[in-house]
Amino acid sequence: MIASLRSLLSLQPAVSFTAYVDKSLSLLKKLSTHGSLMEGAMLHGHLIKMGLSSERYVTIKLLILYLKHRRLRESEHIREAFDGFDLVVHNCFINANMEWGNLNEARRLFDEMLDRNEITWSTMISGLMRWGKVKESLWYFGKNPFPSVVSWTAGITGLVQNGLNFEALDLFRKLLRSCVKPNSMTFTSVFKACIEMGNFRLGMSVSGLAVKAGFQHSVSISNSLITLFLRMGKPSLAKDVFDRMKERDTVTWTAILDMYIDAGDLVGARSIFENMLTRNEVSWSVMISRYIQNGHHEEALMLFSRMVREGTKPSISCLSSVICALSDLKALHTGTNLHAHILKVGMETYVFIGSALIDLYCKCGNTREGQLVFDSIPSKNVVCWNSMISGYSLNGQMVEAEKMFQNAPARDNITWNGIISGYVEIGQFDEVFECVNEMLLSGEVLSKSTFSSLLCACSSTASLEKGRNFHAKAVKLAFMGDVYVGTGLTDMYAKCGDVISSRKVFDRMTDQNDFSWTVIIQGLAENGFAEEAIELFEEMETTSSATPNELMLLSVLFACSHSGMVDKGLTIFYSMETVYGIKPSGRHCTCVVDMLSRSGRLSEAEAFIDSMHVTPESNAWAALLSACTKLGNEKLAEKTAKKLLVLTERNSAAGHVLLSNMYASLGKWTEVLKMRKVMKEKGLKKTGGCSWVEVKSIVYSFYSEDGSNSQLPEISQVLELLRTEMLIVE
DNA sequence: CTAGGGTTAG
Repeated sequence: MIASLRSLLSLQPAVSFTAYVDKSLSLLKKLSTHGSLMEGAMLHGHLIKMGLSSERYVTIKLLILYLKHRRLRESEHIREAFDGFDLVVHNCFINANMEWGNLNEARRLFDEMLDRNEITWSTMISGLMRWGKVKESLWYFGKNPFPSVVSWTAGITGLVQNGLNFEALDLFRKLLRSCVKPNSMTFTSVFKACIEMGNFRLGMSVSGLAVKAGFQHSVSISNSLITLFLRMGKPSLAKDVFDRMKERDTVTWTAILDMYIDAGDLVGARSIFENMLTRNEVSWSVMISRYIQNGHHEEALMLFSRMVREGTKPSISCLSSVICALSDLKALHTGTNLHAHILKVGMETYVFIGSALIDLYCKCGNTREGQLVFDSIPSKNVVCWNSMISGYSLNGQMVEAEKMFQNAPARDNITWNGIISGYVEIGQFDEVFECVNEMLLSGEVLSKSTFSSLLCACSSTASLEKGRNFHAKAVKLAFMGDVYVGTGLTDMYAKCGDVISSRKVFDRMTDQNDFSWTVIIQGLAENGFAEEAIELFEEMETTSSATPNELMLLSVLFACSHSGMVDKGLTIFYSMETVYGIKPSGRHCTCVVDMLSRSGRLSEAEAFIDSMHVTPESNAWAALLSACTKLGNEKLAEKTAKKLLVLTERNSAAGHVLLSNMYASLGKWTEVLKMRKVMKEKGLKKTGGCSWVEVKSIVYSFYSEDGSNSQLPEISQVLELLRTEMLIVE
């Protein structure tokens, strides 16, 4: 842009006046859509010097330029230069006010006009549509004394923009019956309506009309057709259209680029991208965002910095996906840098960017900064509110989240899910069910994401009955093809102890991901089906592309430990880092200690603890101690007990209890008393065993120390009866 | 060579 400005400034107007004017005009037009204000102002200054600034068409282009950059002072200045009412200038001001959302000002300008033309009317129609005032816009549409293709197209496009695709098609039918001929722009909007409705056949008949109207070689129509075929999942037809095109533009290539990515061919897409003659911000943005969606965050960031270096201004969507990548990477530092840059170019007020920034800060645990971003967005939409609510929920700040939820001007499914997932996060599961009920009462429907939260709440409270109900609901809502719902159900059944159902759901899933495998292996292992867990793990390795993660390996080790497959467990443990690339954590090591201890290989267990790279958990010592006690290895027990005592000094009651039990089994009663005294002094209390039953959706819980149950007298009576029976048997 | 309508992504 700067280069063409320079070449213009060097032109001698005296030599070729017409060429000069032509060039300034086209440059001014470019500057009002893409260029910076500074470049425009430079050109303005130059035009004044050349004595051209009073030319009517130059002045109007300048006015548009200033209006696009919201320079009110300069715009007013130009308006004043016109003597009295000017239709064109007035139209420009209506359009600008529409763009800024000053609907009242636009209406006022419209009303005070002495004379209106078709452009005045179409500006009102499209402007009102842009701000969702469909009814009002259609009123202007009906009153318009100069219906033209532009106003018809504005109406159709506006309806499509507002999601009223059926109404848009109806308007298109009316257009066909009128004497106005649709043009390629009209057709592209109609195609969009067909695409959004998912109506493939209608799209095909519209394409027939477009061909009849003589648009078969129109680039934009071909582009629309490519999109239509891609959305309908027919890439080969899209390819046919592409091959037949005589002329292709950046949009065409970008659509084809996206086709390659959809087919999973990132490399092919990249090569198209590199060979494109021109790339616009959308082409960059597609490439970058798709890298991010496929998990190649670093590559995306490299491409982003290249884009900035090559002078393409990142679009709002591009910036928001880059921020999204940074929040995934939890790259707070880089994110803050980018935020500073965004502030500098004044883009922080856009809702897409603002919401992404809120998300970034909240995902990095900084809800305070997130709130500051939220407060700085002048016109917040439901997404901004949702980001903030989910941000607080994510960090367990439910008081703040609830407050925001109450104050939210609008709520959608995501708002509710934000709050619900927060209650899952902090473990208030009864709130989860209550909140979902409220949500359903408010007329919102269950979504897949609600299901994740619900199933998680069922798993955590072992509410099998509720879980089964939700399973039925998921079937009814046709959610069973979803991996997350399937995985949630598998986990729910496993956590509720119904391993058979868990396995059934898992087996019926069409595509299991890493999480699904983790959940089923963990479920089998923890419910005592150790052999099956290991079998399934081996099946996964041979038949699936899923890769083991920390938790899955922990479950496999756990299964090995509980089924006595010590050597297999050890092999897996030692291959963790080399084969799976996962560093063993303290919990993995504890599993190995437990495995060795259980099988009586006490000295090996001791040696293993000594050789560990991470600090042993107190549970590792406890496992060894427990085995020593059982096998009567008093010497090692004493040694282990001392280590455990050091660790439990500031730790939980479990270690103390274990020690006290060991002393008891050795008959050292004074030591036992000492331990109990220590525990009492420190206020340590063993977390009691807890059990519960669910009667008519109400959970009644019992604690091992809680002899009398006040919640339900019948239960206490039954318990008393059982105790008596046990005494008789004894 | 005065102003207004659209396509690809998010």
